[in-house]
Amino acid sequence: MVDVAREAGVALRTVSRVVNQDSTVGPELVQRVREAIAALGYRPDERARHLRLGVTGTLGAAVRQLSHVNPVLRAVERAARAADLMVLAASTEDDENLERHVVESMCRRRFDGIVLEPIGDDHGYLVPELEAGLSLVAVDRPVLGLDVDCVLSDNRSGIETAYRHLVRHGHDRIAYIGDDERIFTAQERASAFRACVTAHGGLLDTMLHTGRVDDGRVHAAVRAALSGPAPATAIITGNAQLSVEVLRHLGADAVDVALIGFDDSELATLLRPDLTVVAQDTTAIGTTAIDMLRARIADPSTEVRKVTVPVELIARGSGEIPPAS
Amino acid sequence: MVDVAREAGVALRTVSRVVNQDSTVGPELVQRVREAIAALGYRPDERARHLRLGVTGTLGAAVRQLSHVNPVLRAVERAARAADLMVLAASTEDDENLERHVVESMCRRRFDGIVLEPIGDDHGYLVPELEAGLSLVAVDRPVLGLDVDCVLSDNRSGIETAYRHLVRHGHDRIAYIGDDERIFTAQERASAFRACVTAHGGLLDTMLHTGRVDDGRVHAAVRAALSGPAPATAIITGNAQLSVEVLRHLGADAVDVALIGFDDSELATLLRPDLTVVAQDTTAIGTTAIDMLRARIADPSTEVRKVTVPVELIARGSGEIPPAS
DNA sequence: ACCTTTCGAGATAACGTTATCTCAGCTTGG
DNA sequence: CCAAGCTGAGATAACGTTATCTCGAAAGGT
Repeated sequence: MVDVAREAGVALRTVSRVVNQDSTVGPELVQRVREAIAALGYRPDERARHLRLGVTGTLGAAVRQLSHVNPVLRAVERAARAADLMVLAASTEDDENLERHVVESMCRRRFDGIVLEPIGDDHGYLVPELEAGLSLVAVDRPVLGLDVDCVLSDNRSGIETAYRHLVRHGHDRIAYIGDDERIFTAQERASAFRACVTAHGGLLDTMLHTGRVDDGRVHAAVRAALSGPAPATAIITGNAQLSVEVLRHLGADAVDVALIGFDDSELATLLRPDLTVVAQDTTAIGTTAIDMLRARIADPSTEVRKVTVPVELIARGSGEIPPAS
Repeated sequence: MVDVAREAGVALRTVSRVVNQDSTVGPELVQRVREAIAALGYRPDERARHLRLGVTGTLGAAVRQLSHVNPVLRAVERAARAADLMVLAASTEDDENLERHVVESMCRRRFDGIVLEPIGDDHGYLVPELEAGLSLVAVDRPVLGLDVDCVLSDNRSGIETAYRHLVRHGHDRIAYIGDDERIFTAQERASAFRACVTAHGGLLDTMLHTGRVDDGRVHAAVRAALSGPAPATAIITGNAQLSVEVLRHLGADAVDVALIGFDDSELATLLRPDLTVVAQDTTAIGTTAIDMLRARIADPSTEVRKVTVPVELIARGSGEIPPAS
């Protein structure tokens, strides 16, 4: 920049003015500076700019796996772009230590705010950052033990809706195959399922199967649910990955067992019958997260909000299969 | 930092030494500085650090869609992490203007290097950046017109392998349904297919269908390929998305038509029969990209390399269906 | 006892920006 | 015709780090 100033024969400050489109520079000088910039191949350095300005115009997104389908992240990117903010994302790989490393890196880089899919239940490392003014919004899961903005899906009502839908189609013995209950969403969904069964006067017995997603476990769960004296006639799955696994193990039986999957996915319409799902409103989640983050950045004293976004049941066929006589 | 120094009663430089684990600080001072850091909630500012150091220890990844399945990105993140580099990723949404915006932002932030999935064919905006020392590696597609490091899959041999595989299983009339040939990989794959048909003495006729992925077009292509006096008995698809679409339109016929899909995917083993695919070695692509990028960062005069990574045919059933008698 | 080496720690000057203050040269109105 | 206001542009001081140089004191060798 100092070279550009020398080349153009102006003061350093004037180059800065030209670069920032300040109107108080005469057209002749603007021209000279422009030429000098082109001649010297000057490229502004945002590090220095951000350092001086205090803000970076950058949001961080720490998600479980960048390279997985994540429609919320897409909405986050779009909403941020609309607000002229750059989103830079990194994976936490479902690893608490990596999450901490990623988030702390973003803090040291002084990102203006962070969108986080929190992992595990100890987020103590966030406390000093929050005290120092970090703007953070949790997505999909809350930050346990900390009073932090968050945007969640209405997991409970998703399960309830699915359950009622199956009951309305004549099912009485409905099984649930879910993820490891140490995961917040899995816990919420399983607990909602328990409440449904109890309210409906049924027995949990062989109807509830949760745990780590693992080929053998899913297979065993499907078998257990469909066998015995009172086999299930319908299954609800706890997430998209489990829908896939359950379908894999159902095999040809898929046409006889009603199935509702949590989470919509591309393959839902590839199957026969198409998969009935409880779909999250990922666009709403993403845009809400950015709105909340921007509000907090603008005014750190904004009171903490916990937003729950409704889910929607999309009937496509698999959830409307009647119980085998 | 100056506050910490005052609090601890030491010089600024000494705080810096403690933060950077410099061994030339007495244990007593280290202790005092540590306490001051904790008391004041000091958090180092990487912007200033990077400004002073010149490097940022950060790589950018500009990919088409963060929120899509992208195993190459996963490998890139892992390889970078192993080298103690942080990867920050952003989507280009298949939009040339957005690509430019994202890449230029990363340049202004002085990322040490960028992994790019290039879009379109005018990358002139990169020239001044490269001249100014930008380290860049293109992945999946080359940067047309510019001599830049890149890592590509062996698209041609993937198609050839699939073609030969089908011939070996008795097929004679093999159709190809591919993506828009304005996309580099789609062009390469379609062109390889043309060469296969010609070499095999067949007619392209109703056998080659390329264009934008669109419901109607794919449907029409499938119909055209399977009808007429000499219908295809096997289909090769140009990418994972097309495999899905083609399967959707094949419907119940899927058991009668041999199918080989380009790109492996989760649902390949969900179908019956399981999908035979040409799988890219995404791990090799990602790690190679990072290796090349690191080499270029270390020595910008390294000569430009264009690496082609082999692909592998994974037979799972759908590609071994014999031609209908 | 004196010179040299080693070591711990401080002072100062960058890195590349922008905000603030200053000032010279105009215009403008009474 | 002059004071007051405006306007374009320069000088200087930050922003928060780290590299370099310097210096005093302690340790070691003759």
